[in-house]
Amino acid sequence: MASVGKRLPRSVREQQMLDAAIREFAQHGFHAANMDAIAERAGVSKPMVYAYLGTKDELFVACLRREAGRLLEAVAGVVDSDLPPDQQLWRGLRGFFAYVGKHRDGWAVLYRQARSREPFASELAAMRRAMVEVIAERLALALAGHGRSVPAEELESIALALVGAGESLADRLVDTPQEDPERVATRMMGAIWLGAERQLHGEVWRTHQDQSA
Amino acid sequence: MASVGKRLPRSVREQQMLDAAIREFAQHGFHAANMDAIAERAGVSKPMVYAYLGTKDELFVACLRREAGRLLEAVAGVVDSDLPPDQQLWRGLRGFFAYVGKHRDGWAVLYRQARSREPFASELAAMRRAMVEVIAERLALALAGHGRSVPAEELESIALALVGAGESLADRLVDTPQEDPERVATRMMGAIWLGAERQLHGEVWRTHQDQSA
DNA sequence: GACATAACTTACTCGCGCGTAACATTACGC
DNA sequence: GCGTAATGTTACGCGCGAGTAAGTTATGTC
Repeated sequence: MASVGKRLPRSVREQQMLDAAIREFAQHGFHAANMDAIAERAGVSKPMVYAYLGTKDELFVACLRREAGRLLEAVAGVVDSDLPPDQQLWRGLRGFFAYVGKHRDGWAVLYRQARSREPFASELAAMRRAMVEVIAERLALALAGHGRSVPAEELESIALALVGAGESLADRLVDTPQEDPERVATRMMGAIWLGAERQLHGEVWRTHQDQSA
Repeated sequence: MASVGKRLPRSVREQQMLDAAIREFAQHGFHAANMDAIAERAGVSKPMVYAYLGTKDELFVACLRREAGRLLEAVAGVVDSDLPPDQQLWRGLRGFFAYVGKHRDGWAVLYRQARSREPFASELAAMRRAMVEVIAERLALALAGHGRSVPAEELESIALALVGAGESLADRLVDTPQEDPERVATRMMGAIWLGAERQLHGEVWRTHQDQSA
């Protein structure tokens, strides 16, 4: 890893520690992740980790904050509110998959680990809710442009489904390095956006074609 | 919980233990879950749990197996392969949300816990892959009925997105007891199926409307 | 009503791994 | 170059909770 014996300023060591921690958390999960192993990965001894980033929980939170920040940047940083809503969605989606492609371990921790460990789970859940809200708003805007409107509740369900679909595809992306994030984004926009748009314009899929129950 | 002092046959105690374990795992996560607490919930002392269901890991696996079995039953048990593909999807989806609605803790464990703990994660991932395959097949069938065909790779992406959307909606369902599983299923079919169908019939969402890079 | 066996408990061991106290060394300001 | 603060290490305490050994009471059976 880092060449031995070299002394480094705190700011860069902290980043190395976060890198190391995220790898470890991603590979073994929070519980099985070993503080000694994290220290070793960072090319440093354990007490340094505690000195700089605190306990295991605090370290985990630090990882989450950094990755959540990067994700937010990747998504919100590329969206221009002057664009038409579907283009905003497209930009956000592309930014999202780009982040996942570049920081696979980070995404794995956010998605696979953080959801199961309180109190981080609530923090992440809040972020997710915010994302759903933003998407629902864009959908509403897209609708308004066509002179239609749809119950907010339904918009949120669609937005939530979009988010879930994105996470699912992101999850595959993590395990398949050869996959191109751009292509995934395009596929998703094709598969999902068309459906949302269609429903938003008033088409319904009719349950009662089903004969029974 | 269970009235004190009563002795019960192994088969029923085991079910109580699994119920208890699933509640505990769902509430605290695998790591924070306490074997003594599980035993107490089941109205029994810890060595009984070890005698009947083995170590913590084995207990967890037992939980997963039971819930995965129930889920499979709820989904595959209601699908009739003589029905048209979209109806098969609809039945499966309804069964899925019905399971989640009835066994919220079970779903929480499957979805939020199992994904982060090897080696269970791989087992669940395999099950998920199988589900994606089945859905992709139905999509292909639906297509064939309209005389079209689409690359298998693309079909799988759509199926994967469907699964992710379902999981996401299921996850909300877990936290909102007033929500009706049937309604969630209908919404999802509306929001997603229409889009998949549309793409399957050859429509594409055009990336190059985007002006910049 | 004995006796076998399944159901159940109390009361421990013990190791893993988080977290820290105490100490060492290098860089840098002045 | 010398003090001092930041970077770094070794070696250990210690609690928590998984897992168990040994013993106890109910229950069904002939």
